[in-house]
Formats: sequence, C-alpha cells, structure tokens
Amino acid sequence: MARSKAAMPETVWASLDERAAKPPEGHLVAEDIATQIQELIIREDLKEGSRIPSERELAQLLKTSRPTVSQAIRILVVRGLAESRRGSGCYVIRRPEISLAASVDLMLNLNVESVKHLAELRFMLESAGINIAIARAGPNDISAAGRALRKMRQSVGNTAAWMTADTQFHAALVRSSKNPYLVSIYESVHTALIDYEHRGWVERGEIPAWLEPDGPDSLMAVHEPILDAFERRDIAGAQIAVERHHEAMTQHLADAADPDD
Amino acid sequence: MARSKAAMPETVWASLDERAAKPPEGHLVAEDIATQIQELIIREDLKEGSRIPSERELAQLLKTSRPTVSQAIRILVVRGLAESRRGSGCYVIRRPEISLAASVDLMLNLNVESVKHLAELRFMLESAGINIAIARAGPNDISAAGRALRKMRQSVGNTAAWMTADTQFHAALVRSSKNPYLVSIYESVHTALIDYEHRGWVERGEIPAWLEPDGPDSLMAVHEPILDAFERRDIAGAQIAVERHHEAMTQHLADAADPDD
DNA sequence: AGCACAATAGTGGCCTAGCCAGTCTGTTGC
DNA sequence: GCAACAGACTGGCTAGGCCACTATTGTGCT
Repeated sequence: MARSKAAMPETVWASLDERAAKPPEGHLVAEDIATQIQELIIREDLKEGSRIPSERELAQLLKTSRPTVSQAIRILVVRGLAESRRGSGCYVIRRPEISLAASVDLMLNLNVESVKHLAELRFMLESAGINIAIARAGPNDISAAGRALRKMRQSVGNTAAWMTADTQFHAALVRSSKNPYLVSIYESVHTALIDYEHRGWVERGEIPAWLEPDGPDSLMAVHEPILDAFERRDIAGAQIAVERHHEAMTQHLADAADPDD
Repeated sequence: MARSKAAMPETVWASLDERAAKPPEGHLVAEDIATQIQELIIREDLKEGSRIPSERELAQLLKTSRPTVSQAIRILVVRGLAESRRGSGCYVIRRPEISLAASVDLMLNLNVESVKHLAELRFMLESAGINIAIARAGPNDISAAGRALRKMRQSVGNTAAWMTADTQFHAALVRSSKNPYLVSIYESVHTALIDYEHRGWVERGEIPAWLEPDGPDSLMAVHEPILDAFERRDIAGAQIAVERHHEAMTQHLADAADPDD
C-alpha cells in the first residue's frame, strides 16, 4: 500500500469517478476511461513519468472491473500515452509519435504499391523543411548534421548502422526547422520507407544497393551536396540537392520493385 | 453456428494457432494476436468488410482466454483495422487514417503552444501539394474544388457547415495530387487545427472570426484566389494565394490566442 | 402467398474471482 | 555495512458467467 499511495495524489483521481453519472449511451466504458485519463495527461494533472494507480485501485475508484481498466490502459499504451511495466506499474509518457509512426507504417503496408507516393511525400517534407531549417538552424544544428554525415560515411557496408546513420542525418536536417510536427511526421515517413526497403532485401535475400560496386560513392555523392548547401545556408542549392537525392532514391525503389540488373 | 461458419474460411485462421509455439519472451500475447490478425489483413487474406470470428471462437482456436482476444481486437480497433458491433460481430476495415488523425490531434493537445508550428506544417503541405495537384488534376478535380468553394460561400454564418465546407475545399485541392499519404496527413492536420479553433470559441463563448462584420468577405477573399489559380493551372499564382491564406489563418490563430480586439 | 412479428441463438461489453511471473521494498542475518 | 531473502504488490492472463443488443428464423395472421 505504501508504494501506491506515495505516487497517488488523491485529488487528481477523485475527478474521475463522475463517470458513474454518465450512462454509456453509445460510449464504451473502457474508451471513456481511456479518454478521461488522457484528458488528465493533457492538462498535465498527470505529469510525464508519474505512476498511474494500479489497475485494482482504479477499478475500485471508478466502480468498474479490472479488465475494463486494463483495456483502457491498453488503449493509452497504443496511443503512446502510457507504458506499463509488469510487476511495477503503469507510467505516463508523452509519445504520440509512436502511434503516428505506426499509422504511417501501416498505411504503407496496407497499400504497398504506393511506395512512390510515400517517397514523394518525404521529398515534399524535406524540400519544404530544409527551407525553414536553413533559416532557423543554429551552429549546433549544423555541426550535428555534419557529425551524422560523417557517421554515415563510416558505416557504409554495415546495413543496420547505415540505416540509423541515414535516418539521423536527415532527421538532423529536419530537426533544425524547430517544427516538432514536421520532425515527427518526417521521421515516421522516413523510417517507414527505410524499413520497407530493408524488409524487401531480407525477403528476397538481396544485398542493399549501396553494397554494389559503385554504391557507396554514388550514395554519398547524393548526400554530401545537401550538407554543403545546408552549411552555406544556400536555399536554392539545397533544393536542388534534395531533389537529386529524391531522384536517386526513387530509382532505388524502382529497382527494388522491379529487379532487373 | 451457421452465421459464423458462413463468414469463416477455416483455412485462413488455421495459420494463427502456431502462436502456441512461440513462448511470449517479452511479447505480450494480446499484442501478438493483434499483429497476427493485422498481418492477415495486410496480406488481404482477410478482406475489407469480412467478419472476424467471434471472440469465443478465436479464444478457443488460439488457446487463449476471451478477454485476451478482446484486448487484441480493441488494439485493432484503435489502429483503424477493425470495427466491432455489439450483438453482431467484428468486421475488418482499412482506415489507418483514423489512427493518424487521432495522433496528430493528440500531439496538438499535448503541446498546445505549438499551434503555429502545426499551421506552418499545413502551409508546407498545401503549398507543396498544390504544385503536384495542378500538374495532375483532371476536370472532375477542378469542378469538385469549385463546388466546394461555392458551398463554402453559402454556409458563411453557419459555423458547423462552414467548417466542413472549408475542409472539403482544401481537401479537394489536395486530393487532386493523387497522393494518398499527403491527403491523409493534410486532412488530419487541417481538422486538428479547425477543431482546435472551434474548441477555443466554445470554451470562451466567443464567435468565430468570420461572423464579425467584415469576416465573410475577407475569408472568401483569401480562398477565391486559390481556386482561380488552380483552375488556370497557374502554379506561381497558386503559391502566392496559398501563402496569403496561410498568413490570414496565422493572424486568426494569433488573435484567438491573444484576444484583444 | 406475403407480411408483421415474436422467439432464439449468437454476439460483444462487462463483471467477479483467481493464478502466475515479474518487481520492488524492507528486513534479516551475516 | 551489506548481501540475501521474504513478502507484498504489480500487470498479464485465465475461467466462467451475466447482460443488452442484433440478426435470423420460424410462426401466425391477414
């Protein structure tokens, strides 16, 4: 009992049990509870990292059963608002990006023939993003991008390392825009595309394009101009560089979908 | 029994119970089941609209308990892959956009002070999108946009009608790009913003900006040039028109956040 | 024959009760 | 002082059962 009381200011949770007053007219109780807790998280009555009372306590408090509370928490987990650790408890997090990334990934998998459209969206985001990024980037942003590109060069040949390095480089660029939505969506799109490529390779037992003879050179040749333009704060140059990158990637995707080399 | 058998080709579901072989090392059984069914949906072994076996049947088939299956289905519902109707059954749908829209909305609510960033993203999407839209729009796309704008003009004064008309107009433009990802994300962003504005009005008991004396005129003046440029397939003009629209909207948001008129 | 209508199975939502494998804490024994 | 342990507490899962709702099917009436 001591453990739970320490992390549970009664006042916050007292506001919940009014649910009893609302008969579930169309509402589902579990989802109702989920959105109520979500509201508390949004209002920051529940801060990040704080512990949600145990399922048993909540069930008693809300005058429902434990499975119902359990379902509510599962919903919050899927939405990226909670994280439950067996034996310990359930903790508040604020990572809606998790759900966002999952959605984008799902969309791609549900409609695989539309990879090109997703790549196109990535291009649009990167293209528009680097404009703002150049305008708002501080010294650390630029150095971070440089560091990521160096790491990329080093990890050519190692598929996993390259994937994360590539992601980090592009993420560093987009992050410089200081627009959290752009960053989240861009990263979701990017990793969905990379994962899709990766899955394709392992399924067909092929090797990534950049392990082919001239792979590394051509790949770096597509990325370095972006960093150059970014460092020089050359918007027009960056546009062109990003466009080149997009064309090269589209080519890769086309090759992957229709392998005839 | 007759009802369920009709909609249940045994072969598809037989592949699931291999789950028993995998001990849940870190995996959670409920999520495992969810992703397995998700896989079936992705592969279109389960087509849209088809009925998922009852929770009881699935539980028996997968050698688990009913609440576990229930949680799995709840997860699918949140992800926009299933829809369960009480008394009838659970049916497959393919609407990951639902989850995507929820994510965007959540992000905005978790970080309310960043409305401007979301508006900025909308601008980026619309700006880049209308480029492609002009290139790919067919006659129906253009007439659809025209119809939407007309509806918009008619519904000035009626908040709810205006909101949907506005959404439809912008959606019609973006839809012309034929890029499903752009469409989904744009719509999510747009409705999140509109809903945010709307919530603000009702909370503060204010009236929408377009009900003010010169509201309707100024609003339509911001939208009509977009349609004009779109109809003339004038890319440069569309860019400017979209930019004007964005500036006006940013102004509205600023007024809403800091009401001093 | 055709149609409104009640009986009936089947469904998802929810509840009670309880077991298990984790985890954390406070204490005990060295 | 500290390491090992014991117990309380946690979430994950199971079992079985009730309810409100829905769809079908069979019935009786027109």
